[in-house]
Amino acid sequence: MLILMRDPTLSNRRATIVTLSREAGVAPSTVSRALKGEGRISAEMRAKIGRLAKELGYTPHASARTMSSGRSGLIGIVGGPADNPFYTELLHETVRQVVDRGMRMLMIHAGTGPIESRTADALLQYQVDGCLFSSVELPSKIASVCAANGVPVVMVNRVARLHSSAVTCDNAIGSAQIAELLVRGGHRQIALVRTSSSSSTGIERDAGFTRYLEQAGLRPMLRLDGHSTYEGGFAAGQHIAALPAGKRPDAVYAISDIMAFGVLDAFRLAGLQVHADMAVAGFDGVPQSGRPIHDLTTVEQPLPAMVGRALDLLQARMLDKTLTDETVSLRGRLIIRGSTRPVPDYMSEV
Amino acid sequence: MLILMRDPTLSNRRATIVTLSREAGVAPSTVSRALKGEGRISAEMRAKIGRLAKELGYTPHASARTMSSGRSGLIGIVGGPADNPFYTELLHETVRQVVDRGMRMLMIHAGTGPIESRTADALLQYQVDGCLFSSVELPSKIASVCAANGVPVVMVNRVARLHSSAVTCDNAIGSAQIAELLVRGGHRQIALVRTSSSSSTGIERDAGFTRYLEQAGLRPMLRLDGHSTYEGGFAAGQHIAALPAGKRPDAVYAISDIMAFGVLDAFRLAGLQVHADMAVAGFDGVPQSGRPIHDLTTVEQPLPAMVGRALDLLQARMLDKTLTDETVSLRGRLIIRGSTRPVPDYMSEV
DNA sequence: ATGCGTTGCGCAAATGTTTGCCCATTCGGC
DNA sequence: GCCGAATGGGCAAACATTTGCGCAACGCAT
Repeated sequence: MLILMRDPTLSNRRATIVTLSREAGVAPSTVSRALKGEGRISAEMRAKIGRLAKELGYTPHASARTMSSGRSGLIGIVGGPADNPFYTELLHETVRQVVDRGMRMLMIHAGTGPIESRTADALLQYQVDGCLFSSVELPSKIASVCAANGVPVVMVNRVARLHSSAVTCDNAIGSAQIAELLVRGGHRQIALVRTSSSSSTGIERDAGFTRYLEQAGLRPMLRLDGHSTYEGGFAAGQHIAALPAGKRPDAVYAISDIMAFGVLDAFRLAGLQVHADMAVAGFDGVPQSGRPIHDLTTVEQPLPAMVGRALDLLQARMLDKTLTDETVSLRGRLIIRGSTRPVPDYMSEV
Repeated sequence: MLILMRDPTLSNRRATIVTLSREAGVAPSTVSRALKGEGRISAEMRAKIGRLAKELGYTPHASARTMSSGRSGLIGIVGGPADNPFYTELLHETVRQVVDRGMRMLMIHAGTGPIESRTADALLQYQVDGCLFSSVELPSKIASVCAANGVPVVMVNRVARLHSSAVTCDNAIGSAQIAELLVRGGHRQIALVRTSSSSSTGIERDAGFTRYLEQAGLRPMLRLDGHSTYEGGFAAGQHIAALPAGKRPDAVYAISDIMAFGVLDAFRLAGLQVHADMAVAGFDGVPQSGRPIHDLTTVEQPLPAMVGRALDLLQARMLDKTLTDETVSLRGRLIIRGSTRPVPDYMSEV
């Protein structure tokens, strides 16, 4: 009777380090060290093992690595609301850079709404090496879980009080630049569309803008809450447009582009000419701000640099858990477009 | 000399199944079976172990589970371009539902651009249980990797030729509904803003629309390529607006909302009144289409249901690898708004 | 020839969970 | 009082990798 047996060397199971070690005639530990380029391995052996790995289509097994090393190569990320293009851009930039650095993203949560505890558990279950938060307030549950397990946390576009580093745009300076632009453009009746949420970003932009105005002997004639949404900005715009011409501002600063879009659209529907009757400025510099229909003056956040620095902070803290929290703020770039009146000569030279 | 020793029962290391087993006086295997609710375990023991797990803050170790069971609880996802809100909505809905089902998302790639092989490796390295693709053409590298390793693949909003199931909206019917609406609205000079990419979605919408027109004895007077982007739609809109009034269409169907927005904005900048001079319709039903500034007639894709069915297909194939590929198409919902002329009475009754 | 440092590699433990198989006890039916 | 089945749980292997330690061999200087 003929018994069919599989040649174990031709097994269709995926190649492991043990497979390679047998094939190369060395110990598994040698293969491990050879593949990761460290340890004292002769050049020939290293080359031989590398060749073998390619031939046999070896792929490291992330879970096994996680088990024995304690590092998963995973970073957890929590993204912002779907309707704000800034967070979409941020997410995409993050995907790119995380992958470029040889890590992977475990998507924990996205959008508004509370992060449930079962979602937070993912951080522990998958041994996430680090965590990137944008937008949401850092929930205390997550913060304590991360702190208790030595998982470094970096926030992007917001600073938190506890257990986390942060990378932001320099919101105060950016907002002051907008204020300067408006004031030098001759505007005196200025409305501010802000947000009442307690986010550091909103507060800084509000304060930076208001402070510049005060130093110029001015103050916002109107402060509206746009709730950080398009709809909020739209409502604010409707409110402003409905004011009698004498009491109407001649410039509006919305502290985020998404609200500025709402303001612009409300003005347009109300028949207000943005170029002529009214200046509008935003903050974030999302790609949509450059569309001809908006042509919005704004401060562009340096997204690639911000994500890069955030990952730098994260990786440094993965290697050295004792590093203290650090906050980095990067200067944004003022982009002057048609939504603010033509720039006086003395400013375009700067 | 006093030697400080840690009480091993008070160890600050995280609780494992072994910790629990010692505490409960049973074998680790019993704990494992008790916690997952299967196996023959007495009710008291199950309760006791459950209580203990809560007390000690036990969290399962995903990597260990992956190692021994071969299942990771991870699904890989590849998202679409950042500038199209449809894909952002899709991503967010997917995050919600995946988490609700007790799984996690490994973000493989997002946006346009090719998926490099090192990115595809994540599928193997992390033992992804299944894969969800949207937008991108399924790269053959990924397809073969998934096929070779028995990783089921489901595409959303696109069907692929090989190795994958799919969930889509019924693009042909939806487009025919748009066509019907336009024709019944009295439009005869109709332009189609389509996309020349070979995506099944684009082809179906194009074909469904054109076929209906043909059956009505009509044909699109103009076919433009909008490249599935806002900018492409905008350019198409400019082109149309620039036509002499006699040769200009009186209705435009853009096969995705993002292009329709471009068309609308181009018209607006050109001074064309959408209500009066021109009807415009889109497809996708992204939230932005309901904004007053656009007020766009469109076909809403049933996103929650689509994601739900996609995950159903995926999970079924995780359990039974022999299931054959399956394509599900769900009916969209026609949303009639102001961008098309007021509906005749006989249609509003339907 | 001795001592010492370095190079190159092997040994084996450890990581936490799952799962097939086995064993003891109990129970019900006859 | 016996048999078969059901119940409750234990044993141990297996999963793939990392890493501290050990050890032999070799080179080089004394």
